[in-house]
Parts: sequence; structure tokens; C-alpha cells
Amino acid sequence: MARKKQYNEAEVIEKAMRLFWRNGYESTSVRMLEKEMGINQFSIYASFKNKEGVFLESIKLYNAKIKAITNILENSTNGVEGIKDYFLDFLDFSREGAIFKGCLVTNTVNEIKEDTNPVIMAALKRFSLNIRKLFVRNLKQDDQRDVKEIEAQADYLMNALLGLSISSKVFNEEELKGIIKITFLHL
Amino acid sequence: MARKKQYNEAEVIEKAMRLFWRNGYESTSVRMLEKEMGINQFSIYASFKNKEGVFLESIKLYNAKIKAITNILENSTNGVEGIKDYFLDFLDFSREGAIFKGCLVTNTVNEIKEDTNPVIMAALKRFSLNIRKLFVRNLKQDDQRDVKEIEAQADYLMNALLGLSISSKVFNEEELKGIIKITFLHL
DNA sequence: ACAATAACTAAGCGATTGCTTAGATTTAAC
DNA sequence: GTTAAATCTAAGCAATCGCTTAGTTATTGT
Repeated sequence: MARKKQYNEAEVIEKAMRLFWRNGYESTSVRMLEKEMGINQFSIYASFKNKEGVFLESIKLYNAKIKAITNILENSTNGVEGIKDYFLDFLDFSREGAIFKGCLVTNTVNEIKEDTNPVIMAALKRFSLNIRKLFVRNLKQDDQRDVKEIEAQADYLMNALLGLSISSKVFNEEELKGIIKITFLHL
Repeated sequence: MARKKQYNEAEVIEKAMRLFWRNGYESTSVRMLEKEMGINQFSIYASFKNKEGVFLESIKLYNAKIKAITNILENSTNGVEGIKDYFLDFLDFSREGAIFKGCLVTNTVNEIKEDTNPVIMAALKRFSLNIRKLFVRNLKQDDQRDVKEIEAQADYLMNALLGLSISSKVFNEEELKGIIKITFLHL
């Protein structure tokens, strides 16, 4: 009937995701995607509709990748310690050699304007809220913890996690681990 | 000899700064600056050389404005309490009505790529390091504090402050104040 | 072998980016 | 009043943006 695709969609999305992760959404051009993914613009639009589509697929893949870590958090029964492990796991997850790229989602939340791209913003908020939910769940596992304070503590942890995404670009590994240590010191 | 400028440079930079603050650097176009500043592109380039020049002047003004807060921190003698006051003062400083705009500097650190604009990046890093220095100074004021841990604690506080810039766009005032409260709870 | 169809290449679309330039206008010194 | 210089307006520059389209190439069923 027809010709075969000369590329694997999963493979090229993997490359796209890595590019978005390093560069952010806006400053990654379709020409850059073209080079990184190794396919022509036509193929990009044929497979993923538009640039936004490529990004949304990248977020999906990111989600699947980070699931290895969130799964550990989801299955943990050791309360706040499980969350701390998640922070450390995430640091490892976000590393590319000696460079920490932060979180693809957080990085993008930071550059996207709500009113210019509500679709992407909604996907990102969904992602963040899900992680916060896991924090609440784990905090509730600690018997002696004040139940009324759990929501505020979850916000505190989200703030620290969001901060880590920026700090990743400024601090080195030792400093980042020091930050995590103090974040959980008296929680 | 010649014609007079029909605008005040300080006044138009004030308007430019507010626009950068809301929008970030990259996504603020010269056409938008033109409208917001109320002067023609020619005048912008005549007064400030280029877009980068407008931004650097905006950072200077931002610095001057935030100095009202950093001065309080710089003159405080109550250690970590002074830093907490700075966090709360900053929250107030970054508010525009009900909306929190975060920190102009942090917002920009997040979107600028080091290699594409080293001049701006250097200005931003200088700004951040200066605030961290003030944190260290204040932490040293607490007699009972472990001197070896002060640097790590300063990193921790910077992480929380950087986080607040993102959190500002997600959490409301009550939640933000709750985050600050817990951040300093056992420090 | 041949027609049908999907995937490819590459050129180019209009819109927008930061920035410049030509020409009209205003001001000040003489 | 004339002239020189600075400032204005507005048009337009090349480069890049996301996206499309025309035309060629490869693969399939008959």
C-alpha cells in the first residue's frame, strides 16, 4: 500500500524530550527539534500535529520515566523519610553527567505564561498537584504528626522541590544534598 | 542647538522594569516595550543602545527599589529572625494587588540560557550572591549557631527563596506565609 | 508491471523578532 | 530669520518563528 516510516516515534520523542529538558519549551525551535529528532519538519507535524503536540508527548514520556521514582514514593510506608528519598532520587534522575537539569515540568512552568498556553499549563499543574498529593499521603503515615499542619508541610515541601529545580543550575551536588538534608532536618 | 527629549529616561525605565517583571526577558518584545514605555523604538535604542541595555537598566532600578528591603536586612542584628523578616518583606514587595510576581531576577535566571546571554546572566548571579552573603552575615549573628553549618544553611535559605519565586505563581498569600513559617521553624 | 498510497525532501508561506535608516520636526545659538 | 543639531515618526531591514504545500521517492496489493 504505502511507504514505511523511517523512524520510530518513541525514539524521536525521547530525543525531543531531552532537548526540551535542556532548553525549555519556547527557546526550543522546530528547526532544533528537526535536527535533534533526526527527521524532517513534515514528519514532525505528521506524527505529532504541532510543536505543542511534541511537547505534550515529551511530558508523557517524562512522566513514564519519572514513574520509576514516584512509584518508590507511592509504595513507601516510612512517611517523611520516603519523601526525602524521593528528593534524593529526583536529584539523581535529573542529572546528566555532572550537570543537573532540574525538572522538565518545573522548568517549563517557569517560562510558560498561563494565558498564552493554557493547554500545556494545565498538563504541568496536573503533574505538580499529583506529586503534592503523594507528599500529603506520606506525611499522614507519621502517627505523631499534627494532621492540621500536613497541608502546610506539603506546601513547604513543594516549595523546596521547586527551589531545587532552580538551585540545580547554581549549586553543585554536595550543596544540593546539603539543602535536602536541612529541608528535612526537623520536619 | 537641538531639540529636547520628550520623555524622562527614569520614568520609562520604571515602566519597562514592570513589564519585564511580569513577562520575563525573552517574551517581552521591543514592540511591547515601545507601547509600555510610550516612546518610539528609535528613542529606546538612542537612550539604551538595545533591548539588553533596557533590561540592565531595569535590573539597576529593581536593585534600587529592593534596596529598601535589603537595607533592613543589612542593618538587622537579630540573626535568623532578620532573614525571616526579609522573606516576608519580599513577599510584600513582589505583590501587585493580589498577584505575586516573584523576583524579577529569579524569574529571569530561570528563562535565560547561560551561553546565549552571559552579560545578563552575570548581572543576575551577582545579585543572587549578594543576597546569600547577607544571609551568611545574619546567621553569624546567632551565638549558639554552629559555624560550620552556616554555609549550608545559607544555601538552604537561598533554595527556599528561589522556590518562593515559583511558588508565588501557584500558591496564595496564606499558603506562602505558611511556607515561610515552616522554612524558619527549626532553623 | 502497475497503480495506489503513505512518507519523504525542500522550498516557501505570513508573522514576528531585534534593530536601522531616511526624512520630517522641533529646539537653540547666532 | 537662518542654520545646525538633536529627536521625533514611520517604514523597512535580515533573520527566525511555527507551519504548510508542491513534488519526488519508496513500499504495498493486485
